[in-house]
Amino acid sequence: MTADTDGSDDSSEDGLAEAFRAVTRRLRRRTGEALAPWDVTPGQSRALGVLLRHGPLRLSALAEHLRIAPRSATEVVDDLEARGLVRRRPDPADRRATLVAPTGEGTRAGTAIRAARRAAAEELFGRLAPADRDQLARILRTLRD
Amino acid sequence: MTADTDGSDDSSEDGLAEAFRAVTRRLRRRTGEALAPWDVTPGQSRALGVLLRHGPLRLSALAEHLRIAPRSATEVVDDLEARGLVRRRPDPADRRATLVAPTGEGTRAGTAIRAARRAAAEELFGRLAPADRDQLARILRTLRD
DNA sequence: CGGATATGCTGAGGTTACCTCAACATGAGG
DNA sequence: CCTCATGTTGAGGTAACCTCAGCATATCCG
Repeated sequence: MTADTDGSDDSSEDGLAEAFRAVTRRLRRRTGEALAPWDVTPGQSRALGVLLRHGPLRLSALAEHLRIAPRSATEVVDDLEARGLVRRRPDPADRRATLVAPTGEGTRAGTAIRAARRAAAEELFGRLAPADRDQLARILRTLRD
Repeated sequence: MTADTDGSDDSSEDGLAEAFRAVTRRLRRRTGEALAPWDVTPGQSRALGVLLRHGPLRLSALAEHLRIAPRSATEVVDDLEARGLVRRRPDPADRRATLVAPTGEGTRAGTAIRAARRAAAEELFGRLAPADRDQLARILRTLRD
């Protein structure tokens, strides 16, 4: 369970970058809490998200989306499969390959997780005036290129 | 060395939160590159930063600032000491305790790292119009509370 | 004063989320 | 068919954390 001791805070002097990091931390924390009920690691939820978006994928393709090594995707999928959230099946088009697809429960969980994540974000960004939200969105777009 | 294969990108649909994460990723990447010449891990550079700001600290105090377990601070300090960037000395006020202080080279490295970090941030945020920088700073302050 | 209890550091060993490398099965081209 | 490329996984490694126990020292209190 959450083992945060809520200690003293540091930094807070540099300006934009630090403020940025601080808000990110806050966002991650809220998101983590929101995800807690499903007891999936961030990595697992990312994988599930990719699968929901793209449908069945080969392990290697999934790895590429997640930007991790294929070998590591094997592990993530092992875990998800153990939790009954995805299923492996042979790729009919290539007998070396394995397709990974969310199960019914996986789809349900993934959708719920997406909603929770969205709600967490909303909880944070909701405190902004609409005009500020627009400003922020525009500025972030610029920074992202 | 950096083993980034620069693959395909995902997400990019949710809005503020995703944009935020994307920019954070960019910032972290740039910062990482900027720190590369010193070959210190992010954790080490954070520790060094704390020590520069606060002067000599007990291991436990350092751990608290870094929000890690005291035992883990021992390791970070071990590494920094091996690199000659900090030195341990007994705390005259309490013979159980150890004070950790940056060496001359540690101070030099820490300062340079801080500058590099700042430059990396500047490189990213510099593309914003001054007015937008102000807006962003204000909005981030709101979000951070 | 002297024993009980608290505090500061670290050795030993565990966990998580990654990694590489090599093995094995299958696919594809000359 | 033989060679070479590709997809997955076993074996084993690493980095950055963790907890728990042990030891030295400090502090409290009867």
